[in-house]
Amino acid sequence: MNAIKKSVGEKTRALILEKGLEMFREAGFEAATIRDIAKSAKVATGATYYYFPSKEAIVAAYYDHVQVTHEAKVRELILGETDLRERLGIVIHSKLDILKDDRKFLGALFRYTGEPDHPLSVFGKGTKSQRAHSAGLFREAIADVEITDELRQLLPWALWMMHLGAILFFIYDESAEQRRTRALVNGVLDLVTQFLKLTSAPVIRTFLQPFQGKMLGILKEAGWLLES
Amino acid sequence: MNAIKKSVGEKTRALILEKGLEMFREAGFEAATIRDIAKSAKVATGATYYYFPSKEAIVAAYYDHVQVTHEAKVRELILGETDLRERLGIVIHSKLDILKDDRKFLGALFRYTGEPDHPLSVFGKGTKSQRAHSAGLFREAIADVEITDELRQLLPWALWMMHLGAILFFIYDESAEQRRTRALVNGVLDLVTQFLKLTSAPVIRTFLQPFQGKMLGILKEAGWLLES
DNA sequence: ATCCTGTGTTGAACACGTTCAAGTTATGCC
DNA sequence: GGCATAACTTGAACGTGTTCAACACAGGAT
Repeated sequence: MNAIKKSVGEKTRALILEKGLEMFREAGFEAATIRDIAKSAKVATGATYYYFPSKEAIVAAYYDHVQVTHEAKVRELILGETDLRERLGIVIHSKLDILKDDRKFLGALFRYTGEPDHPLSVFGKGTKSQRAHSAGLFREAIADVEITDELRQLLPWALWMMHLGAILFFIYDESAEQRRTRALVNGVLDLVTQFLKLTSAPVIRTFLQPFQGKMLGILKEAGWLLES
Repeated sequence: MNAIKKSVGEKTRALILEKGLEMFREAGFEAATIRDIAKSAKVATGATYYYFPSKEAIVAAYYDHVQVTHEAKVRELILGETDLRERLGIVIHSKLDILKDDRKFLGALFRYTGEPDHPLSVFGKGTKSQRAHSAGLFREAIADVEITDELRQLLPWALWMMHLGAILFFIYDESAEQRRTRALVNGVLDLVTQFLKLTSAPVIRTFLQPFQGKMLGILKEAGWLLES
């Protein structure tokens, strides 16, 4: 058998990641210290920095894993589902399902939102490929729907933004099981799909034309829409 | 003359604020240390914490001042302007005018976006009154336009969100004089005002009705729309 | 067997934001 | 003026994330 052998380093990394998340879940991101995590993983304090460039990077690594899990889940659930509204619901709700027990430390991902040059900035260059990847799921979800070229370029980005907003709202949501977030998502998705149906009407299309063009131009200029 | 006398403390506070911003502007938020700022203001290191609960709070105090300035500017410019598109443009662009030289440290305001309980969280309870105040400017800007009650409640919040997005985009915008942000804002405002004109048509109104109601319900539940 | 190189690992040291007990100064009251 | 209290100021100390020179060790080349 071709069993995959983890190198020593990979095992240590995985251990630090695991123990780190464990402590973040228990105590929250701030309260769990690097020293605690290292101790819990039975390595020296500095070892963490051989594998992760910062404390937040541990959460980022977690989120990378979330993305992989999410993609697999979406591919599984979306198979054979042809209704647009359902497909979009699957993408967003399955993401929230994955994140649901980790709202406590998820906020750390937003820490560098306002710092364009930080490697972990949500909108920065360092996370561009992950954004593209995530938007790709939405691109696939709308693949079969008939819309203008402009919308086909804009929508994945817009939906990704919405999904980001949903995650934020999710973090703040104190309602039981975060039902409010689910309802909000459903409401917005209803609107979006109904709106998309309307765009088949020429009146609406000409109404939106100049706006779409302008938005596309600006976002492309700004390097937002070059996703593969 | 009834000259306003600043107490000793108020002068120190003002000095720390002034020197702090000076250093943030020069070096950026991270690079400027509390020790540097204190030294520059000729006080002890700890003095800062008598006036500001944290380093970020200095930026927050700056932003409070920005809000005051902004409100004054808007009241001045909006007088006699009856066109909705123009009024909205005034509100957002004058804000960007005020912020334009401070993009370097403005990002600090977004540091706690993902932490609901932090006093400086953008969406948290600690900043609720400021959100309400800021949204109030938009409420006034749309005061004379004829729209449904639901829209009148939703719009100030939606516009405030847009304006927040504009500030974020502004921070990331590397184009000369941040022209991209200005163009984006103009494009979105064009769309919004044209859309609002459309809502006078009954077709559109019935289309949006259920969505508006749902949104209002969720946002009110979540404590977002209780603004004075 | 010995050396060499790359991969891991260590823990002390650093700089930073923040706290706080101890002081000092201003202010209102008699 | 003298006193009491509140307002303000100090700087050492704490805990934190992070860095780094030094060390350990595997395993391939000679």
